[in-house]
Amino acid sequence: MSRWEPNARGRLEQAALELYLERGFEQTTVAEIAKQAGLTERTFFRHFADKREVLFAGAGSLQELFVNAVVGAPDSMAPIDAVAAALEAAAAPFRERREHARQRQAVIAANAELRERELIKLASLASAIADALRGRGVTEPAASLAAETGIAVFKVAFERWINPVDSADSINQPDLSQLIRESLDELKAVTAGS
Amino acid sequence: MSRWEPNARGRLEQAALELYLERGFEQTTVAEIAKQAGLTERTFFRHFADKREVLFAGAGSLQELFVNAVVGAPDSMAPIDAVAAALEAAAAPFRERREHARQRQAVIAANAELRERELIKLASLASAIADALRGRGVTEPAASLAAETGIAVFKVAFERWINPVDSADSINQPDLSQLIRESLDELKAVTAGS
DNA sequence: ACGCTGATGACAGTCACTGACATCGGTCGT
DNA sequence: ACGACCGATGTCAGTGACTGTCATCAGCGT
Repeated sequence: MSRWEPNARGRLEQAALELYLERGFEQTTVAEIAKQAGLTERTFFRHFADKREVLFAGAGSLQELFVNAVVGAPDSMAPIDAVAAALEAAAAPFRERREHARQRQAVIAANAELRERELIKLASLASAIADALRGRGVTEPAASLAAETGIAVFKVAFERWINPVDSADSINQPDLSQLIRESLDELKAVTAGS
Repeated sequence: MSRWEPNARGRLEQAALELYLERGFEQTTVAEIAKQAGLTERTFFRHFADKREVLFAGAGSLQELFVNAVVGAPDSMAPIDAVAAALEAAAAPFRERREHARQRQAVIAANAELRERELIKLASLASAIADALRGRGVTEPAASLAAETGIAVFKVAFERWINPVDSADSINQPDLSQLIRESLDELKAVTAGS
């Protein structure tokens, strides 16, 4: 029998999400999260750099997924299509966790500081994708533009997945991959309009 | 003669930029900024919501410029071109303040929290542009995608304006409007590649 | 002259976050 | 089996961002 309950980090993540949902982000103190997880405030900060980061712990593995998918795309693929392939690859792990994603997004949407953190995570993602594209021989500024564009598409598709407008989609869970394809097609139509 | 020196807000902005440049953002306390401006910490927080906001005071008027330019664009213009016109309109006021813009960007680039704040300002800009586009009858998600795309173009062009790679541009100040047009053309080339 | 207003100061308080040191099961080398 | 060491956690004191509240006082209108 070990000295402490296992998975301290996971307990902190769960406690934080619950409390942020119940009381809101600002009305929750780190001490409360730690107490609910059976730990101390100091330990919270050993696992997470700040009060916001506890909601973004999975961002690292998501970024890996994206980058690997870009790197692994066939050389013949145009940059924007390599990015599109990466977006669809990254969509897969969300499929099982729509409810969790929805709760998390609700918390983030309700607080400006959390939206800031989400934006910088997405920017970091875009930067990593641009790096991967440059690794494929794509030059600047095409690499950055394709990456940023891809993230914009992902944001739009994700938002439609979480919070569907279409009445059919709001009954049956829409398919994130398909929404990504649709959004990318919309984007191509928009930018072609000159 | 009035009771206090005039332009307290401006003095705080200038003191903050100077100190952030000298010592870095984190190493500067609000009390120090206030003291250098001849005011107290409490007064700083009456003018700016937080320590970061003092660098982003001008964002509001920039957003006005953008939105007015989108609203004022000829009805016949395609969404992406209306956005492009707005970007060029917004470029004008920067022309006179490249050195100031450069210092400000140097401070922001050096600190993650400031980058977060910049990103949310840009996102707010994108959201306002999307609103303006919807006011022109553009439907979703085309409005959001055109707006986000426009911001991506602006970011890339601004970065190239502040920190030119091209040797000719690094001698003569490049023209921000022209960089915007070039970047938009690059984007169109990228997204057309399918 | 009088009272009101608006910008500022003074001050105490909360909370996010950090550094330093203590604690103590588990593990490893012998 | 024993002792040295390690790593996750606890304890505690401190800094600094930010807030609520009340006081101050020049200027302004009446």
